[in-house]
Amino acid sequence: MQLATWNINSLTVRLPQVLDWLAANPVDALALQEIKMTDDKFPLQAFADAGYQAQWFGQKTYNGVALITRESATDVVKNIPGFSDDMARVISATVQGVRVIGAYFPNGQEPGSDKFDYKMNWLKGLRDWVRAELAQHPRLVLMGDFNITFDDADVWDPVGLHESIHCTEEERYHLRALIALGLVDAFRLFPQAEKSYSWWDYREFAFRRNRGLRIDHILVSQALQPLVQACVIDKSPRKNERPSDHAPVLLTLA
DNA sequence: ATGCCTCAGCTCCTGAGA
Repeated sequence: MQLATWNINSLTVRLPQVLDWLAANPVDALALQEIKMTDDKFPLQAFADAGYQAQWFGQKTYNGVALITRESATDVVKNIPGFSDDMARVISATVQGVRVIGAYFPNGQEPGSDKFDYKMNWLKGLRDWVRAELAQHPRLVLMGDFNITFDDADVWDPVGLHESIHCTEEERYHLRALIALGLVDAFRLFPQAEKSYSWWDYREFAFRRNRGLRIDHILVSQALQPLVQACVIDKSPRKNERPSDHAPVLLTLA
């Protein structure tokens, strides 16, 4: 079984790239973030023609998430039950016996801002809910655009970006608290190239210079960990003419 | 400090992203 996550920064712009990627990587489930469209605009037929089903949770202009699956997704839940939110950030469902949560974590803008406070509250709300989800569904994957680096190895310039957004101790505390629920960072289960990132700024030729951050993650529960066979960041979509600023992350389960 | 780039929309500028 293969699962993947990809922040595509507008599904309207990137739909052909997503379909190309699925043709080359026929995963069982693909979590998309920042589809940036209302629900009525979702291109269900295009995915159906490619042999996929879909669940989606959109909104106008910003955010929006989807789960693209080969087999049917059941028990679909949108956003975080018990956490009131006017943004479409989370969609979860059971796919082939695995509880899959796809999430677009808040950006946070900068420490001390209202958006940062929202991010901290959202992270607490997510954690309380995931704790209960894990109790219900031991076979669980939490994946998406976390907008948080684990440590300096995930940062191209840890000195220059010390305590800046995505790199603060406060954000990393929340990320470790998710891990403490009984999840593991699948990417670090394997030897990886140094300076492996999943996001690069569109500006200043950041991708060409590999000035990036690893902020897109796949966390797997302890029950699934023995089944993890590989976890890679796929930089190949960056070859497209108008790529997303994020690369997909791909997980292979036995 | 700002622009550098990209996208959506109350579109020829602005807000947001990260």
